[in-house]
Amino acid sequence: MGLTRTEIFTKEQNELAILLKAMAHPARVAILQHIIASKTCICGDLVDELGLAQATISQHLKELKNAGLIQGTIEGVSVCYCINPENWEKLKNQLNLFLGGYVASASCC
Amino acid sequence: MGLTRTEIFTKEQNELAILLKAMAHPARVAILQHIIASKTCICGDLVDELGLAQATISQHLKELKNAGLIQGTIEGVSVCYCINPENWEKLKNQLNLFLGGYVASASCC
DNA sequence: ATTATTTATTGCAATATTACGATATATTTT
DNA sequence: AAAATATATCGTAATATTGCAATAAATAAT
Repeated sequence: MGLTRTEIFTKEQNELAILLKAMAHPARVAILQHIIASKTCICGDLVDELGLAQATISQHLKELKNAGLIQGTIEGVSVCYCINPENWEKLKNQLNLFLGGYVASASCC
Repeated sequence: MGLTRTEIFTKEQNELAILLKAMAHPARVAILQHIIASKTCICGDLVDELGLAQATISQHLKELKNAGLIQGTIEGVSVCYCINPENWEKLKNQLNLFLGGYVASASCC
């Protein structure tokens, strides 16, 4: 086999898994942190910042964009990326619901 | 290549990515939700609940356990799983820091 | 128009993940 | 001790991910 059986899970479970997967790589965590830290669009300083090839970073950016976590606009010869505010908020809410659903009680195991 | 170059990222970035990856599958989201919803240990009703083979579920449980998100104790012939309270708290804090680091401002792109 | 600059895409090799049947292990019941 | 029950592990096939060199595409500067 080798392919996730998405059809047996709920839409919510699949969507959350997709968002988590988009962030589940140290390079993509680093990219997001860099975008957040710079507090504005970043235009092409990622290749110098991280130690990965340009093609690799472009690929990671594409995945983040596909997941809707970031957005980019062409700015002359370069492309500027920033967080997608709506989706970031949605993700925060979904994760808060998911993670906050657990309330530590008397340990059972 | 095909293997993540962890050495070029920080310990924090790698650890967060590992935790996110552990959750980044609909089956594992479903397993965690089921454990949380039942509010106590669950002992082997996952195979009936989800539509996956026993071997597959055992594998997913192992990954969640390796990541430290759940813990299990042998209870007679079956094994009971529950959330690992300390690590769950840690994950919540790390994610809040990460996700909360972004504050929506005047959109730039 | 040519050259430089920046990002995207393609192609490919190495590795990882997903799923499951078969089988092993471990405990309880008979 | 043998059978039943529950979980783990092994082996394997199918698919996905990661990384990069090479190349394409698109705009800016000369």
